[in-house]
Amino acid sequence: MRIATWNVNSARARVDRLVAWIERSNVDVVALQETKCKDEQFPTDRVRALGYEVAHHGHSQWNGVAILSRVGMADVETQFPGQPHWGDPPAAEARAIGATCGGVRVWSLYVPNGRQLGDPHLAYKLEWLARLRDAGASWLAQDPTSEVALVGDWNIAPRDEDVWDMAVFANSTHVSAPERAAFEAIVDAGYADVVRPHTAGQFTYWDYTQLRFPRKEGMRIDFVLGSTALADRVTGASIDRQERKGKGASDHAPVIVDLA
DNA sequence: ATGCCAAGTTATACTTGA
Repeated sequence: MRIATWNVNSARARVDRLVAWIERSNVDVVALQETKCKDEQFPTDRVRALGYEVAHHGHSQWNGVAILSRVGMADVETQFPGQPHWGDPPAAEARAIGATCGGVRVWSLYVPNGRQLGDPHLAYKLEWLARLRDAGASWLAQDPTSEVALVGDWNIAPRDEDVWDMAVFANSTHVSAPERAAFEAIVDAGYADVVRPHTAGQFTYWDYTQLRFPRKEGMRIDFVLGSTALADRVTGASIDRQERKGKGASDHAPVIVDLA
């Protein structure tokens, strides 16, 4: 089975590239982030025509997450237990969707950006990650053998090597100690990064500005974290930087994991 | 060996993004 995660940066603007990418990638489950649309605006028919079931969760032009599956789609949830609220009035944003696909509990996650050090959005981000850790720990406490995949855009570069130049990120979010600690807490709760061992030195995101992609100045911020039972099934992983090329690309590349 | 920022709104400036 092949699972992928991709911050598509608008499902509507990218629909032709999304369809073409699915057609050539032989993926069974696709987790999308930043679909930037409401449920009724998602190109559900285009995806169904490819043989995939669709679960989408979007409230507005912001955020938006989805799971596409050709190996079943059961028990869809549109927030994780304890997911923090944001906004006025405070509400759970469309940043998480879970579904069981081919026996794997898949969560498509779009972690809050954090904006800048000291910004309330960073406190929200850290709280969001802490509650995700608690939820993830509780799932494994209930069943340590369950196959759970926490995938998506984590908006964290956990290691210095995950950005092209740490000096550029001095006093920035994404690399701060609290964010990295929040990420490691989820790893410590029983979720391993199953992609890094197969993709050393590679990035998953390149800013649209300043020729970041051709200059190979990117970040690794998109991850597939797998429970032990899931990690034990992983036979390989890749980052599809080809998809970052050309006109109309998302600023993120798809991340792919193969399971035995 | 890729191409000089992009997407959305009720717009023609602004927010968000990382």
